[in-house]
Amino acid sequence: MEEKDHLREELNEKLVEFFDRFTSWESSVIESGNMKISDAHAIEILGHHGRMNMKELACRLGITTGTTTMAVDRLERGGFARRVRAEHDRRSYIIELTEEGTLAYEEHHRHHLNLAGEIASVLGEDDTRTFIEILQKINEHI
Amino acid sequence: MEEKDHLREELNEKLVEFFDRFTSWESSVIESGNMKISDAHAIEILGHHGRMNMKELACRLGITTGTTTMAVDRLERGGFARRVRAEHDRRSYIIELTEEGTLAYEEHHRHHLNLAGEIASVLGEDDTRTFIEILQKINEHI
DNA sequence: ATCGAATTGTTTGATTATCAAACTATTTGG
DNA sequence: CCAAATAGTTTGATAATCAAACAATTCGAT
Repeated sequence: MEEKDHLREELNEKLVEFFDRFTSWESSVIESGNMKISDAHAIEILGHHGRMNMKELACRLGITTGTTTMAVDRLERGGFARRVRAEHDRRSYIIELTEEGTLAYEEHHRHHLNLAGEIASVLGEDDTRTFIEILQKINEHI
Repeated sequence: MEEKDHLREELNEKLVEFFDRFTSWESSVIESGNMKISDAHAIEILGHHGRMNMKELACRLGITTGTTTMAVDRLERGGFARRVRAEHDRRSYIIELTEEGTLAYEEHHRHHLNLAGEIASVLGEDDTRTFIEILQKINEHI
């Protein structure tokens, strides 16, 4: 049982360090573009999951709808996104990326793929596949 | 080469999802205590790496020293940390956790170990070891 | 069909986090 | 010994956030 505790400690240690490194990598990538972190996060979500209404965007961003209103105002002012009235519910808006917003998303996505590529080349093909399977299992259960 | 691209895409996909889940797990743990995220982050760093001066803390938090001054003021007011004059440099303060701060850190650390334990039990012992090795390799190279 | 309750998004008012730049006190190096 | 560098604080401005009140619309029970 002491053995299991040790494994747990070690896993936590590596996870926290990994998380820290990933976080600061993400910040530096975003700041190297001329984009604020919060805007970049919204663009990332819209690019990844596609158009959605304010409520869903707020939920995915983990902020209130009020704050999301401000964020989307900013994105519209910057030319990255637009509000479109929802067809079947006139209370609701669908937020979608403009062409410029899509370009910004693709630029960001390229950075992500570069990182993934670097990781894959460090691990080699077999370990990369194993890593993907492990992450998949964790994502399903956590 | 198309094969490699696909692997990269898949790895990125899983990494981003994992990162998202870990982030919202962390937020919910912190908010379940009555702690602000930024304070919790400082306490985590002080608990993990031990006492350090303002500059190092600022650097590890990824914020300016000015902002760190405010953060440490808050921690002192809340009874979680204290400033101690550095022995050999009277410009400098060493920031350390109080007993209450240490308890808060240990509480947070327990949550982390629980998550690590959950992950370990989902993966089983062999995959957990593999996962740790992989994370280790990535942390060394990224 | 209608009306009260629920839902969607916005506004408002307050608070907090943040930065850059100016500042103070101290140390360091030539 | 003094100029430059360094550690931390203060200041003034801005951005991000929340909770609560609000308006417009939809839903559901009767």
